[in-house]
Amino acid sequence: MSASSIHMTGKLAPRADWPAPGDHCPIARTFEVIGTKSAFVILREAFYGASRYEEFVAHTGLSEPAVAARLRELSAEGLLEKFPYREPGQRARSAYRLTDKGGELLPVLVAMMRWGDRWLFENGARVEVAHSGCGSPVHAVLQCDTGHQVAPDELDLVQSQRRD
Amino acid sequence: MSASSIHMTGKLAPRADWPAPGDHCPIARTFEVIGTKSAFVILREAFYGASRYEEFVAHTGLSEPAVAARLRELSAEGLLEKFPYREPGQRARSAYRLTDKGGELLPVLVAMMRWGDRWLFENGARVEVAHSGCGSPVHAVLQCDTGHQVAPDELDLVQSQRRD
DNA sequence: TATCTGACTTCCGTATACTTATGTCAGCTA
DNA sequence: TAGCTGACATAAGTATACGGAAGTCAGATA
Repeated sequence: MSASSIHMTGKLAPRADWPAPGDHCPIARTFEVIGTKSAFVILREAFYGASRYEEFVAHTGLSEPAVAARLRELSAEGLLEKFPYREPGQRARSAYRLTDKGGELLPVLVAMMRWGDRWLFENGARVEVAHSGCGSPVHAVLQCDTGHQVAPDELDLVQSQRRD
Repeated sequence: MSASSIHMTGKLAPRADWPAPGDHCPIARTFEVIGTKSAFVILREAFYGASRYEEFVAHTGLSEPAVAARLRELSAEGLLEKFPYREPGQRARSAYRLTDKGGELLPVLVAMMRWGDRWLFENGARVEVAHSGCGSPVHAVLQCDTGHQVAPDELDLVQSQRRD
């Protein structure tokens, strides 16, 4: 019914004059980094606390080559970092944990989780994300630096000036 | 450095006992609906205000078959809806606009936009999203229903009871 | 009636994200 | 030193997401 749209400000050049979409759109660039299903479910498990190769394989349902390829790529991109661990009587092996760069994707995953719960399941949420402090459900909301809650129709797009 | 992880509560069964990941994970299900690059850029343009087929083709850089297929699929999924329009001296044609279901994906796209701006570009943000009320930058933050700002380490995962 | 145009569709060909099956390799244990 | 185990790598086949080129089709105009 209602169409949420991003309003353009007067500072903004007409949409047709924007630079080439592919290179300069941060959404498209983000998708190039994490735009596979395997990357999403591996990041999901990393947020759930998985760190070892076999955990990712067991919890994601992905094949071993897919997990290995994604762990390698996500580490190369700096979303995950390897660290050594050693179980008693075993040799040292390496595990993976989220970096700051990877950890800051949490709002993306929570927003997708809440949207999927709301719109793709019939009987309400399967997995609730709750605030550990008070137990209330958590969702991703839009907020500005001043602290205002931002409605979908209160968004302006401004193109920042660069020197390149 | 820091690993943001979702803590599990005592109510939660061990991760290994969870139902099959693919069917019940809302993130994976969401990805099945919008998990292509073309879907993301088409939704992006829909939020920017595009409504007509030729606008989507021109602004996304996608091929015509890709745009047509995605518009059809996103309409079938209920993220977009067709509506007629007519330019003077032309016959009636149909355009597309976001439904409520589609519009509620805005936090996902804003979160991806901000993450990409922060981590994938060298000289800061290319495209700023600002609050039309005060001009401050907007980002997606985690908040609980009680109104608390939720830090990454203050998240609990609870599996809701269902009867299916 | 013939032409034009916007909105698609159809038909290829290609790239890549997956799968399964199998091989490899380090290093701890027996 | 021989075997075992966890963490991968390699090979081959399948599915699908694209792009390019060309065709279709409704309906307004000439």
